[in-house]
Amino acid sequence: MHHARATLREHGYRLTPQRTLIWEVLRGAGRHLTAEEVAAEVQETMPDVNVSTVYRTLELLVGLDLVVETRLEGSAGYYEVSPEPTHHHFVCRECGAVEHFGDDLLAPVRIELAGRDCGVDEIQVTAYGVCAACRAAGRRPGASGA
Amino acid sequence: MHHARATLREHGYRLTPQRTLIWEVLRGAGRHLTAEEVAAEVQETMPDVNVSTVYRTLELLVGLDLVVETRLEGSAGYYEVSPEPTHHHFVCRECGAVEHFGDDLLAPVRIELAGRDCGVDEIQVTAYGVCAACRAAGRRPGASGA
DNA sequence: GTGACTGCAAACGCTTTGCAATTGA
DNA sequence: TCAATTGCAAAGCGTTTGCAGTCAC
Repeated sequence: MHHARATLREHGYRLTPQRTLIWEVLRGAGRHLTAEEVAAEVQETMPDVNVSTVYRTLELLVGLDLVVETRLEGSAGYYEVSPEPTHHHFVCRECGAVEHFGDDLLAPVRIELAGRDCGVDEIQVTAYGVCAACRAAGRRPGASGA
Repeated sequence: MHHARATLREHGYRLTPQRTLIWEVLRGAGRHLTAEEVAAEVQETMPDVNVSTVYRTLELLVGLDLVVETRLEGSAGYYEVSPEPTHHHFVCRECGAVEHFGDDLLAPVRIELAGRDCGVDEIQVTAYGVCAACRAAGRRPGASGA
């Protein structure tokens, strides 16, 4: 639900049950999912939904800025409902948790590149390390510094 | 040449012509290459070198910290000789040119995450846009701002 | 000589595509 | 109605793997 239905209609796209379900899975997840994870969850409700439909729908939603795609470490792409402000990810190497941090922290990078006459239109950032919880649990004793 | 030969020997790996050539291609490139690009260039000298050998060698060199692997936008991995200081990439969407910028620009990100007790050990950053040359050439007239 | 290494070919995981059947508007 | 959308199956890309032959040591 939310603005997805409206946005799809506005752009003349059809509101199919598959698209609705895919969108709801993404909304409900509250975290980013791979296309295959989305497919698996969708198939719990509609077993016949094909992965290709999932990929096509994700591509569509990304194009409409309803969903953002991120390529983390491995080769698989991750998808999540577009958060209002642009943000980036911190991924815990221990538990896989993902945190967000603001795009404003990249101001120095933008300034530097602007100074070189580079027209930046996107900056992808992913930080890796051990999250506070895992550090507290002593899952990586020595990892304090950068 | 450089320290690659020495490092390989130190670790008990054999010095094969394929490995030497792959290393030299990477050194000579002066920029990052995909595995397939490395293979193509290697094959100009040794036509029978297989991609799998290239992949295995790159993996080996990465493990020895002689080469760094970066995953940019698409799904393909990029490889380059380990540069001394940590740096990040700006990729031109028009001509594909890649520029580097310093890790020090990410200080605010590190400070923010440190404040959250996240033990960051790596930050991957890639900026996309149109480089100065392409902008000067008018290859993207309207693209001035972010 | 011998095990590390190679080339080959086949398989892999993730993603995209062509096409006929279906279905929302 | 009828084009947009789907499911299916097959191909695509980048990458990895098993294996038998080879080559650096």
